[in-house]
Amino acid sequence: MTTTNAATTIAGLAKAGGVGVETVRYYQRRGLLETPQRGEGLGLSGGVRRYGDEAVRRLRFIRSAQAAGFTLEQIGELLALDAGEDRVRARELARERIADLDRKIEELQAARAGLSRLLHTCSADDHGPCPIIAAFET
Amino acid sequence: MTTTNAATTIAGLAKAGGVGVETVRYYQRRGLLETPQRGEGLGLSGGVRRYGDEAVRRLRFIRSAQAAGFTLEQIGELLALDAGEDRVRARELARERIADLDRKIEELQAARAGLSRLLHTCSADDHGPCPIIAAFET
DNA sequence: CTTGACTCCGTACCATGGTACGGAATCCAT
DNA sequence: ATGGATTCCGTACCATGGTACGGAGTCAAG
Repeated sequence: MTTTNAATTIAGLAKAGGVGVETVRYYQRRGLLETPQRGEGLGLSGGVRRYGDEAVRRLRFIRSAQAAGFTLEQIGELLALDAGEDRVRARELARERIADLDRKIEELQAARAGLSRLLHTCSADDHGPCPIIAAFET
Repeated sequence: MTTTNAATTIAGLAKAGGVGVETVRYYQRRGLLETPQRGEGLGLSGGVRRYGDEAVRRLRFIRSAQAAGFTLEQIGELLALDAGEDRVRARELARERIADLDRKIEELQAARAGLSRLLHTCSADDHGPCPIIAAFET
C-alpha cells in the first residue's frame, strides 16, 4: 500500500470524523464504512479493530455529503460506484446532486430573505399586528 | 364572532390545507390545531366535528411556516405568540431561524464546492481513477 | 497482574413527522 | 330505513438518523 496507515481504534476514528463511536458503528451497520478484521494474533481470540487513513477519509466524506443534505442511502450509492468504476455514472450522480444542492440552496436563501425582511419590518415599529405572524396567516 | 364560518368536516379542512385527514389529526394531537366540540344535538351521542375559516387559516399557517423550515414545535410556539402578541419573542424566533438557515446554507455551499471540484477534476480527463470515487476510496 | 479504560456486539430505545388500521358511530342520499 | 361513505378514536407502525445499555473481552499502565 502506498498510503500511510496511522492505525487507530474506533474512538480515534470517531474523533477524527467528529462523530460518536456509536455513529461509526451505525455507519458500519448501514454498510457505509467497512469493518476491518480484528487485530492479528494480538489477543487470545483476536484483538481490536484498527482503522487507517482510508476509513477517516470515508467517514469525512460521509459527513460532508450528509451536510450537503444527502441521505445515508444516497451516500451509499455514491460509495457503491466503487465496484463499477463507472466514471460516467459517477459524474452523472455528482451532477444530479449538485443540481439538488443548487435547488436547496436557493430555497433556503429565499426562505432566509423572506424571514429577514419580516424581521426588519417587525423591528421597525411596535404598532399593529406582528408582521412575522401575519405573514403566515394567509 | 365576526368571521364567516363556512363549516366543513375534517376532510374538507384537510383538503383546504393540502394535507391528509390523518395529518390534521396528528396536528390536533400535537396541539397545533384545536379539536372543536362535536355537533350540537345532531345525533344521539353528539355529531361530527365542524371546522371553520379559523381552522383553515391555522392549518395554512402551519404549512407555510413549515415550508420556511420551522419545526412543528417552533410552529406551536409561533401559534402561541399569535394569541399573546409577543413581538419580542416572535423576533427572537425569527432571528434564531435565520441563524439556522445561514448555517445550513453555508454547509450546503461547502458541500457543493467540494462536489463541483471533484466533478471538474473527473471531467478533465478520462485516464486514471475517477477522482470522485477516489475521494473516498483510499 | 490488577485495575480501569476502551472495544465488541446485540438489542432496545429516542425524536421527528407522519401514515395505516380497525371497529363503532354517524351522516347523507336514495 | 338502509347502505355506503365519513368520522372518531386509540393504537400501531413507518423511515430516518442516530443514541444508550449491558455484559463480556481486551488493552495498556502502574
